Amino acid sequence: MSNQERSAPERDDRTGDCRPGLLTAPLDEAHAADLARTFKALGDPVRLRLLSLIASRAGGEVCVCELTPAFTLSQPTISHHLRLLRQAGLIDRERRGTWVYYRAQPPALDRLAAFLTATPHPTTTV
Amino acid sequence: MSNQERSAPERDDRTGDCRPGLLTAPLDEAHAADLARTFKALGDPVRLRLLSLIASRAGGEVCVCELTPAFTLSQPTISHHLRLLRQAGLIDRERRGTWVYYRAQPPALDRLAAFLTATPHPTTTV
DNA sequence: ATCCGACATCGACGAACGTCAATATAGAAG
DNA sequence: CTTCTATATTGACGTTCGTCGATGTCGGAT
Repeated sequence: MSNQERSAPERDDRTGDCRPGLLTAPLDEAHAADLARTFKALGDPVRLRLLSLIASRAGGEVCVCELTPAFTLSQPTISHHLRLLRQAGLIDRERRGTWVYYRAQPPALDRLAAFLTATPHPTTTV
Repeated sequence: MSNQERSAPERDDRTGDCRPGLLTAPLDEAHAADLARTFKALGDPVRLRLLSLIASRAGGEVCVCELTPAFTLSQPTISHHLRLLRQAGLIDRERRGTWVYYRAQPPALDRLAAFLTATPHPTTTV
């Protein structure tokens, strides 16, 4: 006795596979794991504030010596969060003398935004 | 013991506060906490696949009875992930008879995409 | 009424996470 | 060389997360 005797709802579709869509196609496991790693990096208020501090900077780069005192957290903790953001490809760093400067990585942000950008079929069932 | 004797780098800016920008302004603690909760909901491969399965559906809604068998996870686990997505405001549900249908919440996705959309100052320092 | 199936909630467990103090590394200055 | 400062790494701790099996709830059918 198949457990779907009550006429389960329909099933169809399987749209193209052109990459960016959250709403374009069902998203296979590999891409899901990759994207999840990036979104997880954004899933912490401290990292979001760090990223916004860096990305909103007109000059494009911010010294760690400016980021650390902006929080009530310890210096190793800030360093840890910066590493996670960097491993997610969201920021990049450059050492200059004694100081280290972080800068945002716009392509990565754009990729995420494009992935979330919605409604390829605004024709809501018509 | 002023720990900045070596003439630390400059500091300026403090752009407007018009809401959406990751790159517009530094993002205060309250908004950071709120956004972090949403991004955390996206920071899991299972939830990303669930969301894409729901959002990419032409009809707009998907029955749980279709989502659960798409994974090797137990039914309670899928239910748990759906709840987190719903609490993040990313999806909504509707009961119809014995079955429950989930549907994407495009405004929430658009808000996130707008937040990430980059480069208000594409003048990359040359 | 009773029974069955779809979905949600509960409790428990190991794994991953955020945080810290302590320590290490790298570069500048004396 | 040594010393000092800026940043990173390590190791440990409590908390949160993802998962499961067991159980609860709701609705339809009999």
